[in-house]
Amino acid sequence: MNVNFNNRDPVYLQIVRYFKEKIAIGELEPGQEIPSRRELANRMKVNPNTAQRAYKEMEEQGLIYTEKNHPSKITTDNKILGQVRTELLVEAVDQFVTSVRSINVPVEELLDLVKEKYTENSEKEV
Amino acid sequence: MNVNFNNRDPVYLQIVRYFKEKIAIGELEPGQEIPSRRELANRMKVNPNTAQRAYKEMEEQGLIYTEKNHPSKITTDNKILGQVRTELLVEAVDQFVTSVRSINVPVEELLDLVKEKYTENSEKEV
DNA sequence: ACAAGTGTATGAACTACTTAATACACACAC
DNA sequence: GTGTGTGTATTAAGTAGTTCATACACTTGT
Repeated sequence: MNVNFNNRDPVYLQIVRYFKEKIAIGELEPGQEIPSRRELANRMKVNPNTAQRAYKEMEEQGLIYTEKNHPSKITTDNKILGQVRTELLVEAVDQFVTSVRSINVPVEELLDLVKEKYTENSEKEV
Repeated sequence: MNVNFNNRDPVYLQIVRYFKEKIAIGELEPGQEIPSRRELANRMKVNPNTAQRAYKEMEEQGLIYTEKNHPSKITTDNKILGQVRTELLVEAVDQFVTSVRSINVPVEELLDLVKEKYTENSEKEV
């Protein structure tokens, strides 16, 4: 439950993102129970309302569901779950391409940069 | 002088970015005069103080210089100018790679996505 | 009954950023 | 000199979004 919050983006969105990543890589499975609002807040050292806000956001996106007086659980809707990875990917690529389009970079140079940066240090982290 | 401001980032930073892009692609040349604070504010429909803030930021970064009572000009320091493109590129790549690392994407899939998105519609825009 | 743990709701407080109103010093054109 | 256009500085107010404090309702275990 380690999250490195940056200062620019709202914390509750960073929490949402954290869960989406876990879902995308299969670390969170359909129907799996996630920490209660208060427990998450404790673990992540954020205000309980911030945790609530994050969960509310996830609920609205259909990522989790909540039964009365029980901690929320990851949705069992495989369609939604499958879309998470794609969504994160497409989002990142779109933003990257958009921000880089205006600089007129040859595509080969771009791909080389990405490849180098992406594979760099990949041994250490395994 | 068309800038599409987004709501998330401060306007003055988006203005700085706009100029950096123009510098990066060589559309703004060393020593070239840029609009006065008030004129820029008019054109971009922002408050003069916001324009001032952007120019101040650029001045601190050494991108522009200002002689008494004259509109600012692009720096003639080729070292700085050359770094702008690299800076924008590295920044974009870093952010992209960081945001995508957590999803465990095979490098080939990633490069394909970027390539496809980047070259898509490239005919229409020429 | 009671305590502890759920989710939920409401309104206030805080923060960063933007906008705004003015003011000042200077230079140049007329 | 007067007017206009530069850059610059100061201070206040407004705004949107986030975070926080607090309270409430419900369930379960004891």
